[in-house]
Amino acid sequence: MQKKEISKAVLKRLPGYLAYLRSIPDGSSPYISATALAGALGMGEVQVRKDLAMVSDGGRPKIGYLRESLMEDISQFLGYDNTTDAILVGAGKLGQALLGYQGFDAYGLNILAAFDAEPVADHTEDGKPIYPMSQLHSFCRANKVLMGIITVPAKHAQTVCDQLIACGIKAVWNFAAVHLDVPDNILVQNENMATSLAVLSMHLQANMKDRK
Amino acid sequence: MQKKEISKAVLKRLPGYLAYLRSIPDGSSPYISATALAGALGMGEVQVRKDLAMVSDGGRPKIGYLRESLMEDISQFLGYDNTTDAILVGAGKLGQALLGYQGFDAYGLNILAAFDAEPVADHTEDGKPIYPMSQLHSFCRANKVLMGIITVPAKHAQTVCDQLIACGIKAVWNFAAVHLDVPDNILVQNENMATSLAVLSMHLQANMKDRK
DNA sequence: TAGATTGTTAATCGATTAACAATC
DNA sequence: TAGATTGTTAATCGATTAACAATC
Repeated sequence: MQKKEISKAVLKRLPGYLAYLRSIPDGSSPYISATALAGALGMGEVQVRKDLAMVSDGGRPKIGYLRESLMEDISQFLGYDNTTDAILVGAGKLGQALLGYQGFDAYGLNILAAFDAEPVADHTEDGKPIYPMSQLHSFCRANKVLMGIITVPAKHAQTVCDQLIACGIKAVWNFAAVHLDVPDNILVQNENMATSLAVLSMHLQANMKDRK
Repeated sequence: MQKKEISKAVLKRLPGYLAYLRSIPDGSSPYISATALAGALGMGEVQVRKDLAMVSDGGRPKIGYLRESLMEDISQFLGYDNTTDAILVGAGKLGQALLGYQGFDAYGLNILAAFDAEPVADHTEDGKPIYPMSQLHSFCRANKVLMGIITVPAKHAQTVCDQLIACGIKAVWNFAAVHLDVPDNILVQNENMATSLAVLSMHLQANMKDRK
């Protein structure tokens, strides 16, 4: 396994491979080829092979990769093995949906608690605690939280982001549709619905035109 | 305005410009320069200028672009002006959160109704109807729905997707973490949380290493 | 052995950035 | 006029794809 610099493009494809590998039934062959993977995911096989070369220590010609170890390699590479603790700010609808989503376990993400300017309850129906903002700092420090999830309205996002950074957070998952200004060492990952919608509606527009 | 082929890369940046332009208070100057936009969004100014050239019919040297018409150009280009009707399948937590999200109006998206294999209620708290799957086909046909949003568990996503296509849907917004197989003329846009998480946890891992 | 598959090296493609001329 | 800004043309960069040698 070459621990080269990995490009973001590759990084973003890795979860897809892992999800597919995980979905293969237990009884199947313990090996899988890049060809098969590429076919299943509608990708080029050379690309798959190159991507896998970044994280795995190689497949065997004519046979392929050992599925088990490939899954292990990818999930280790992505850091899914050691869970990351996160907190979420903004316990509105979207926030609650994320809090209640069980699937994050599989990605090594553990949302410890939510914070809200005006908590309507002291915990979600799933039993996750909801604290007032005043407790944000002490909680993050006490639990050494490094990731923050922002699900507040756009106009409060920057303020919340600044607070998170002041609490020692290094990575921000931003669901608000605004650009966040942060220092260099902090990563903001935007989950931008508007971006997806743009791609979708462009496709529909083109589609309509074809049929006119 | 050059109606050239627009690349996906550009397309994905346009909503960001629009959101920022919309956030500028009414009292401000009616003009904005690419330089200012780039500064606010932390981007290169040449890139911004090139992107804007794709949708706008030009700014004026020394002055910049007329804010109003720039916003109009972008939103028209993205098809935000004529609203798109969509339906959503899977009225679980995430589905309900999307159903209740008011902000889609600003992007020209109108979710008409939700469908679920086992509806727990006949409408959401916001008053959007929830129908059983049996009514999917007639509803989509009757309302000429072209976009479908999938928020069902991964293992049912492909089946649902096939059903949507059979109902005449041309664009699928997929929140399930699986690859969907579709014919060529159908667009699938994956809203992939796993992808974002990969980028985030990679950053944290690198961060931890630096401090060890 | 023959053929499927891997991994690497080179070629292509596309997108970003730099340089510069044009304009108000 | 001088300078800020636009828009375009050329150069660079990075990622994808193609070609091919290596391997079991």
